[in-house]
Amino acid sequence: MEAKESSILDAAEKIFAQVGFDGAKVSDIARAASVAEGTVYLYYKNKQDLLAGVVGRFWTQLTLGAEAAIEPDATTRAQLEQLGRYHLQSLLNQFEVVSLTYRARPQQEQDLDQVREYVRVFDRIMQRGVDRGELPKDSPIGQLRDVFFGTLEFSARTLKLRERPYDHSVVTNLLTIMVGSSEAASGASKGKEPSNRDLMDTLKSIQKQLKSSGN
Amino acid sequence: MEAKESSILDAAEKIFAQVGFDGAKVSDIARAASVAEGTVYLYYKNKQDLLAGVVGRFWTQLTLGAEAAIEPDATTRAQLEQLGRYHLQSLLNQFEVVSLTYRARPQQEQDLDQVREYVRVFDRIMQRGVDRGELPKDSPIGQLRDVFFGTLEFSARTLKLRERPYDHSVVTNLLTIMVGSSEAASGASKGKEPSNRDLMDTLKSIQKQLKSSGN
DNA sequence: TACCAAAATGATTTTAACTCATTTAAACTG
DNA sequence: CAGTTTAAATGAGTTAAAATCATTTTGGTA
Repeated sequence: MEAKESSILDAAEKIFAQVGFDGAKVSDIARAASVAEGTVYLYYKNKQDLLAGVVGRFWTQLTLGAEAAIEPDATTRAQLEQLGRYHLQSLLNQFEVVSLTYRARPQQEQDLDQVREYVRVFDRIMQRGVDRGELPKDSPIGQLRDVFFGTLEFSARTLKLRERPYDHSVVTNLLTIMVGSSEAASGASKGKEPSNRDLMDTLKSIQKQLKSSGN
Repeated sequence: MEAKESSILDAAEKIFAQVGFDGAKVSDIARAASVAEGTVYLYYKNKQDLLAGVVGRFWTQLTLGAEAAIEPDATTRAQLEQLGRYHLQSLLNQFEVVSLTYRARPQQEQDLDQVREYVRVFDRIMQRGVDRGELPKDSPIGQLRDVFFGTLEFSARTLKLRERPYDHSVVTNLLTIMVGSSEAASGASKGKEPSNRDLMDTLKSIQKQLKSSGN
């Protein structure tokens, strides 16, 4: 990508984030990018396409960040926690850009592909979990994906609305109901002697896996 | 509400659903409502406000429908299933209008209140569940609300994208992880501390399962 | 230096939201 | 019911911003 093109993208992202898509004038974006208005249209066929560029870059970077945030050798549960934490934090930190994604036409070739690639990070974690026996063999990955991303997106909106900062309990509670675990419910995980309840939860989790994969 | 006003709303909803908010011309909406263009601006101060009117009516009707869909004497679990089913079906049946809701400025006085009222239907069901002892006393209702609506919204999008019809398993799976069917992970963590005898019983059961599956 | 092609420019065109002077309808009054 | 007043409706005209495109500038090549 040419320097001028990414300078236009930078300016567009900044202005869109400041005043929203409708409030942004292409002439302002051009000025912020130190470029004539017509030049914007050499790189993006219209304002909507410019938005698609901003949003596309967001998804690409999100995917890269997610892959970096996940330890390859961690357990499935830990990886999901890493992804969940990263995802929620990204939604909160870049809330204005995230809001723009709603405006970029979905069911578009380019944009949809980039979302799919991001979502594949989740799918890979889950598939590995199933292959390793850490998750039931019949786990409905597609549906759990909607639970995962749907919950985190709504939680982010709720936190923003209430002007609350990142809250890790959102992620741990989500994982508790998704894959089940005692650790989140009891709060602390490191150092403390596990209770019988912790033991029982782990046993039941093992039992559940056996039921679904062993028969 | 005057007849003319709701005729304008009807026309706006129809045109917005057909060609989207940006694609819709106020002149077309006026024509569809058999009214002069200026008349639209007597009832709605601008195009955005007209959208807010359409979206506001959607939420109001959704709330009414939800309240009608829930049997007052059913169990918490059954009520959640009724609401979930109704919600998912509504999202799918009125997908174009739902898409418009993303465009109506959130953090707006009127619109946000109507969403809150809808969401209260869920909260009432949950609170009653807690009061009756059908749900743990410390249930994080606020977070579960995000799980519920977030998951259903993403599931609806996924179904639309894949051109699949309403699928009840989405709702039942969601409820299984949210409130547990019988002894799902979240359910196991509640109640009193298990004894060593409970642990031993579970271990023996697992041992038996292992033997029978020949691992 | 002269030439050419690609890149960039910004004045001009186009489009659609929004306004407002005028017209039409409704309500009231004696 | 004619006359008067007030409210509702109209649509031609105004305005603002997206998009275009004839012209200019830039950068590379011989």
